[in-house]
Parts: sequence; structure tokens; C-alpha cells
Amino acid sequence: MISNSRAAYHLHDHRRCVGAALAEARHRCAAARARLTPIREAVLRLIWESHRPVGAYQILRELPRHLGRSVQPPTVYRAIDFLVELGLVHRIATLNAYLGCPFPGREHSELFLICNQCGATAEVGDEALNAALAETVRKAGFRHHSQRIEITGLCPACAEQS
Amino acid sequence: MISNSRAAYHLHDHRRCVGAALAEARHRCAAARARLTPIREAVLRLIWESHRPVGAYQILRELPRHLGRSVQPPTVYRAIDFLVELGLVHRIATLNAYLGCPFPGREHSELFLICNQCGATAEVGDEALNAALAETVRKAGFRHHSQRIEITGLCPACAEQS
DNA sequence: TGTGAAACGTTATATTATTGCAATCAGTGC
DNA sequence: GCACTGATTGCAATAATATAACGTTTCACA
Ligand SMILES: [Zn+2]
Ligand SMILES: [Zn+2]
Ligand SMILES: [Zn+2]
Ligand SMILES: [Zn+2]
Repeated sequence: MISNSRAAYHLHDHRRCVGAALAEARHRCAAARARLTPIREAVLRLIWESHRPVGAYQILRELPRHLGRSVQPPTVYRAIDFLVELGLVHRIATLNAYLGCPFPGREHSELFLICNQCGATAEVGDEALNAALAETVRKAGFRHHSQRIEITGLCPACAEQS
Repeated sequence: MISNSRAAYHLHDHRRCVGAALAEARHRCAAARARLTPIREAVLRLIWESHRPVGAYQILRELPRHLGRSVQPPTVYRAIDFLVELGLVHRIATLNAYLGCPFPGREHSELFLICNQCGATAEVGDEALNAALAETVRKAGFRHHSQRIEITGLCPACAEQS
């Protein structure tokens, strides 16, 4: 099992999260012969400002802080699509929002733990869970392409307060 | 494990699906002292015309067929919200669409198998899977309130053709 | 330096969902 | 029956999210 729940829900050195995400982004772009343009990097940095999913129009509003100028919706959506395509960012469908992937390219369950108190969202990958899910799906006669698991509840930090 | 994949993906007597859904709706409304008004019933019937999720504005466009007159978006959304609240309908977040629940009130995994060829979508409930998922979530220190699992791929019927 | 594909700018529009308030309706107690 | 009350619906406007279409610029590569 792989998870970033420690970082997502507790005080930590978030600069390391950002640094790792950017390094990984550069690495994966190079590997895919794709370009991490200023706009794409600015969007990625903005998404990585927290462990909370960010909406496209929030990105649109706040991008000038990172980019020095404003852009139009298609530009933001193109950057998001690019980052999602490369596996650097996930779309959280129930929130219509986007979240940086803490471990691009590694074992994935597309499993997200969304705190509905503070909004912090962790990602978990679990091989055993994937196997159980695949088996359930297979029993239904279904050919499995992609999956997405969104859990809402209380993160450890918020649960402690209540 | 409970599933409606047989019905969802193959030829069957769909009138039975509709009849069961309506009977269940009446039953649950009575139990909750809620009213299955003509609008709500028409929306439920429309959603149950197939095993494919239906968008809110598609419902809006087609509702006159069932209701004899047209309505405005808030009316449709209110009816949908009511049906979702009662567990008679599920929202498929990745499609922004709504699907009738084949077994309201029973064991739920909120697990949907969406065929991206024909659009037919089955629902599965699996206690073992729920347990595995709950355990994974618990290990991350998260307090689990609700879940939603959306799988895309090929249904048995479409897989056979390819 | 040319050249083609990728990236971006710009305008407009599509799609999905909600707010706020007034009018109406259904049941309840008298 | 009749007033009261909360639920439901009508209606107009608007918010929030996402995409289409097309021209221009940029950039890797030859
Ligand atoms: Zn962090
Ligand atoms: Zn990820
Ligand atoms: Zn059916
Ligand atoms: Zn269901």
C-alpha cells in the first residue's frame, strides 16, 4: 500500500511535496518528449499549493500570481488536460476539481480520501484492494479499463477535534 | 454480492425493472412520509427508460413525454435531488448523469460498471469489497462516511463483439 | 533558415447547476 | 368547512464548469 495521507492531513514540510512534484513533472515530460511550458508549470504549482483539490476557475482566477498575467478558460483546461494525461494531476469528479498526484507512474488505485471538513484529500494505492475490485468486476462479466474511487469522510486531524 | 449486470447488459423484460423500481419508490416514499408527486414519478420513469445514465438536461428535454408539459431546470433538479436523497437514483459523477438504483436500501458499494461503448451501466454491491475498502481507508486513519466507485470498460455484450 | 506540429490567444458558446422569491398545494387541527 | 403550516412547484435570472472553432505564435528538428 502506498499513501500520502500523513502529508495530506498533518503539518509537514510542504515545500518537499512541491519540489518532488515538480521534479517528477520534469522527469515525466522529458520521458514523454513533452514540454512543461510556463503555463503548465504555473498550473501545476498552483494545484500543488495545498492538498485540497482546486477547481478550474479557481486556477483561472489565481494563475496571474504565478504567471504574471491572466489567461482564458481554454488555456487553463488545456494545461489541466495535459497534466492529467501525463498522470501528474487527477480529476476529482465529485468536486469538479483537480489534485496533484503524489506518486505519478506508480501503483494506482485512483482512490481518494476527501475530508469534507477541511477539504484535504489524500491518495492511496493498494494492490490488494485493486485485486479485490478487479475480481468483483470480473464476476460481473465486465472488462475493466479504468477506475475511480472517491471516499468522503473525516481526515484524522478533523476527526480528532470532533 | 448483488448485481444487476445480467439485466443491464442483455436483452430482458425491462418492464419488470421499471415496475420494481416504481413499486420500491412508492414503498420507500410511504416509509419516509414523503410524496411521490407526478413530477417526481415522471422523472423516475424517464431515468428508468434504460440502463444508461441520463443527464439532467436530457430529462428536462424529454420530460414532456411523461408529464404532458415542460418544466424548468430547478424543477428537474429538485426531483432528482429528492430521488437521490431517498436512494432511488444515483448520480454518476464522471458523466454528470443519473441512474436508477436497482436495489434501493440494500447492501451498497456504490459501485458502477459503465460501458464506454454502449453506455449501459450496472450496479454492484459486494460486502467483501466493502470490507477490503474499509480496511484500506482505516489504515490511512480516515473516517469513512460515503463512497463511490466508478469503473469504465466494456460490458459483456460489447466485449463479445470486439 | 525553412517547415510542420504543438502550443497558445481569442471569441463565442455549450453544458450543468443553483439562487431567490412568489404562488400553490396537501395535509392537520379546529 | 376553514384557517394554519410546511412542502412543493413556478419562474426568472444567473452561477459554475467546460468546449468549439479558428487564427497566430513558438519551437524542435532538419
Ligand atoms: Zn504537502
Ligand atoms: Zn495518483
Ligand atoms: Zn432493465
Ligand atoms: Zn444503488
